[in-house]
Amino acid sequence: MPELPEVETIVQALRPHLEGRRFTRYISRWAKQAVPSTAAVRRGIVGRRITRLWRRAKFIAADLEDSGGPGRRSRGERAASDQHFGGHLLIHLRMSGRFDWADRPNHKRRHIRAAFDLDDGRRLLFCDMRKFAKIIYTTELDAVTGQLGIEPLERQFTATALERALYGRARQLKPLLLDQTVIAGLGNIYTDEALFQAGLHPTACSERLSREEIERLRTAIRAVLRKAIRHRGTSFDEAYLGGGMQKYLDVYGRAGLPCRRCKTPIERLRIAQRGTHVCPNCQPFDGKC
DNA sequence: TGGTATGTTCCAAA
DNA sequence: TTTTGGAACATACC
Repeated sequence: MPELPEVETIVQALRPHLEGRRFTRYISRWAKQAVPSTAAVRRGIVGRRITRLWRRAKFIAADLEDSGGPGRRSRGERAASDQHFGGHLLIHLRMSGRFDWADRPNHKRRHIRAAFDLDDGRRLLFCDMRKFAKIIYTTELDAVTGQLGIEPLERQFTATALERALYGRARQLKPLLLDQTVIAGLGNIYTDEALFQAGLHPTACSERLSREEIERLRTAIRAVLRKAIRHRGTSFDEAYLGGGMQKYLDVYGRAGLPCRRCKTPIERLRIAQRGTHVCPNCQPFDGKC
């Protein structure tokens, strides 16, 4: 389901309810989602206070305070470590992970895979129809997020940074943009949207872009993500609701419909095993790798 | 029944 | 070596 804008929206919504709270219980109904194990996640988070809730790529991250809890360390160990010795809870929603409050009336709630109880008496449910999501506890943040590429909304994402990502390798644009070790947070929808807005074909070769095309692509990526966040993401089925960006998508899900810019019917292709949407007129195909 | 789905990973093939 | 294709993970819907 969720790409960067949806994850950002979820983090913003959860933050006021989670920061400062302490986990009092962790219940798991699906063992394989926990990394490295259900017991390790429970040991890592129960009794610990959340000091910060944030996002890295498509991960929801909770920094945990080093105090109380069964995993308490000695002063010497603490001094030798980073400032988050309480570790980090990282959640990746993959295709269908989502959160729901247990006290929110919803009689059709299904696919509950875990529950997080908090010290204010509330229970945060984690639902995941397809069981692809991951709930990770780690004291080494870098072991999980270290391979991720640049955050496209951060300052460092300059035209020069994008040029470095595109050059020196001959890859099709779409698979390259989906590669989380290059740019972190783009998924299938916003990659298609950004390529349309930049007027670039998804199979265009990365190292053959001009500086002007790179600048256009960078601008398009940022504009698409910012607009999606402004609209609280794209709503689909029950996997993610509450956003309004679906009304503003130019190509994704619009196969056969007229391009909003030139009226040419939008085409649906298969690229890197992903449904891919293009306007054949606005995104001319000009040579592959 | 078969095809499809907002994601990631692993392996084989090119 | 690098890049791409296919399958796998698991479930629901059309």
